[in-house]
Amino acid sequence: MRIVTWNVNSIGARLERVLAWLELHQPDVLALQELKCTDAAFPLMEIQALGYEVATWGTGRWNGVALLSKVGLADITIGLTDQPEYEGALEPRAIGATCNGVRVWSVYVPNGREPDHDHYAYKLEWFAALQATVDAEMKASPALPLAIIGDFNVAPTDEDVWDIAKFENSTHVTPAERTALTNLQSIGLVDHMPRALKGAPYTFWDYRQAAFGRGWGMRIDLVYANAPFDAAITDCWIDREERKGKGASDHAPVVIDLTGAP
DNA sequence: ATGCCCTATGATATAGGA
Repeated sequence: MRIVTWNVNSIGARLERVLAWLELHQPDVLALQELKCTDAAFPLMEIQALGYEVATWGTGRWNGVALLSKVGLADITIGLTDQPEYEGALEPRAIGATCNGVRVWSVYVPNGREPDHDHYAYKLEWFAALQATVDAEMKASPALPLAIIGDFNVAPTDEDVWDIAKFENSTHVTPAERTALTNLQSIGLVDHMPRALKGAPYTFWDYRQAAFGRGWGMRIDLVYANAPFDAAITDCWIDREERKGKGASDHAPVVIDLTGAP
């Protein structure tokens, strides 16, 4: 079974690329982030035509997450338990579902903006809610393969950014953000390192300053897998080819192949 | 070398991204 996570930076702007990518790589499950559209505006017909069931949570201009599956889409959960709000709004940043006996969470963790910004505190609170939600699920179903996949907006180590010196006083690399990741590890999730097809294992390159061509990337799209999920992984890789050319998302898909049917 | 930003919106600037 092939499961993929991809921050598409607008499903509307990316639709032709997403459809072509689905046809080429045939994932069974695709977790999307940054839809930037409402549920009503999601291109349902085009995706369903390729054989996918779809669950979305999008409210418009920003954020938005979805799960696409060819192998069943059961027990859909919209949002986290006690998910914190930002400026009075419950943002569409997490959606979970069970696909062919595998529990998948598609997450778009808040950016944080600046370490002294309210959004940064919100980011840490959001991580705590994510952990509590998934911890409860894993305790209820310890044998069920489960993974949180998506845009975590944290680079786990200094090796996961092109130049740590450029990140002084920046989010994504602070001790508190990295502690949020190690806290997830403490409840039994493994940061599964993908295989880089070329160069460093980055998943994001900024649009600005020709960052992709210069290799100025970050690994922030992550696979946090419980033991049953991690044991089933046969391959995991970053499709940096998809970052090339005009009309690419600033994030590359991360592909996870698992043993077992289908 | 896949290259000097991209996206959506009560738009003709602005907010957000990371």
